[in-house]
Amino acid sequence: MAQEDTFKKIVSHCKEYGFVFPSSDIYDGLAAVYDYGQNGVELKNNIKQYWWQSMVLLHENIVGIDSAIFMHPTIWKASGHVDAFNDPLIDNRDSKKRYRADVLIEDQLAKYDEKIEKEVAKAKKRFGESFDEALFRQTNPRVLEHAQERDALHARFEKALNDNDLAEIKQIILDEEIVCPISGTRNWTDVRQFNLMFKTEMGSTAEGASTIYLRPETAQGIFVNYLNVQKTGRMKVPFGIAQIGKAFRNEIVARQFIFRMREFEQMEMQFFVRPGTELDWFKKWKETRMAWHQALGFGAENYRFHDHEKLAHYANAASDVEFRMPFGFKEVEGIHSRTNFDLSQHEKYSGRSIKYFDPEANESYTPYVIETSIGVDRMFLSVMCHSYQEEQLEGGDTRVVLRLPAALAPVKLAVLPLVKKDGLPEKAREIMDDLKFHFNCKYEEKDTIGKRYRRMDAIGTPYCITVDHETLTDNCVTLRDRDTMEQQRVPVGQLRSLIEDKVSITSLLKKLQ
RNA sequence: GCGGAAAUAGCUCAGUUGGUAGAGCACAACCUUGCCAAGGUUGGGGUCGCGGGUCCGAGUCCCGUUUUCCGCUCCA
Repeated sequence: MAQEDTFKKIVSHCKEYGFVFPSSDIYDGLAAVYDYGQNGVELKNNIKQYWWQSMVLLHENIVGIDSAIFMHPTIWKASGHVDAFNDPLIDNRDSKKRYRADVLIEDQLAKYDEKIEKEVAKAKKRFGESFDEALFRQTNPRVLEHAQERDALHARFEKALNDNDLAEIKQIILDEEIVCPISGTRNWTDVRQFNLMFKTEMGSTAEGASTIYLRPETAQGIFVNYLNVQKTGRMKVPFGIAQIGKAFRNEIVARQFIFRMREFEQMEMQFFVRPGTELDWFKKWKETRMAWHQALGFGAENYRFHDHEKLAHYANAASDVEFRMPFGFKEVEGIHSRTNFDLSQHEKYSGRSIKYFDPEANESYTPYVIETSIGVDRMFLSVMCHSYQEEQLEGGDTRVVLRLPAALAPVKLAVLPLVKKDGLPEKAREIMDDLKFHFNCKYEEKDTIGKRYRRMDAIGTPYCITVDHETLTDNCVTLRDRDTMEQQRVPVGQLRSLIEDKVSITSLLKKLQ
């Protein structure tokens, strides 16, 4: 596929031009871990800055925190991660498909219910209007038999789950004669458990050490600090807490370059609202977040919402912002209405009251939470995918150009002496020494001017200035635009104001107003 | 994790039935040119992913392993 080829090219471009390297490259790499290179780190920092400023600078009622990666282990019991991230998995040897063993059994339970409904429907059809459905359900022998089978299975299943008895779960699957929907066979492997949270030990001696987890999401760091921030910042509901940080998931399969990594970075904002108002805020945040994405100018047609039908246990509404990647529309950000699940869980497990007294409503409550959670690395990937372009030029030439939004570009301006003699390098250095305080500049004197332009195109540098012999007398330089390749003559003194406007994060933020 | 494919210089690749490692681009230095990638000269760089085996001899054949890509699964 042409699009897969494009994706491969983007991946090699990322490596070749210092954006993303495989981790531990000289040791053959480490699966699904990547490092950001000299240009990647700049782009990534700019993305984070754009997000942070859009949250914290533009909203008076949103503040930031930076919580530790290590947290009290009970937090992950309260959040549900200890349970939910321990999926029992089973493979069918014939179809080579993997299933969640608990889901297979739940489907089997549903089949008993289907059988009952079938009996009811049949009876309804036969007896017509005089049919007493409730009575039928309570007395019909076939219905009762199915119900009994279902309840017995349910009880056995619950017990196996509680005992964490993987052999018993497999035995249930065998006893129930559950077949693989693909192969239709019962050739199952053993049930195995995968813990998606990374574990480590805290405490330097083996005896005194306790197991702690590397956080699988940054959100909990916000929830457990909610009261600290609310009190010390004198925050009034509705208010939000933003955080950018690393999270870790021991994914069974992590692939698609930096789209799914075992170590990744999140930008999360938890917005605390009065119960009952959460769905209005959910809607508002969906709009706000979509506007943030679209301000990058990648075209509205490349974004869509994907509203969840199946909701997680903690949510009462959820929607993803999806972006058109070369491998299809993919989730970049999630917006979730998390109810008061997290806060009340922490109330329960910590034994502390974290209720908020609302002076306006004159009542106290556990706030509801709207979460916006965006993967920095996915955002990075979507920016790279959209910006990478191979362009046909007049005369049959092609050029590779990264049309990054100028505010995100790693290097804003290249300062190039036309030749490296006759005092041009010295003049170029002089200009650079002034501008380098205002934005990231790069000085290059090697190779022909055309070649240097192309190198700058490849890393997405929006502007190049060229110092030529005339510069020495008229103090003007050639300013070359990355996208149009057009050049204009500009006095050195005007460079800063001309460029700074276009390359600052502020220029993006202003579009959000 | 399971199945399939692949791994040779920074990149893209060649390397014959097993006989001691090659090209182009890139890189460095110098000369030349001077506003959109291709001039000249010289030079650096590979124990052929890693480990074992067969063989007089392995980049090449066999086994194992690691990593990557493609499916299954999950999610930010």
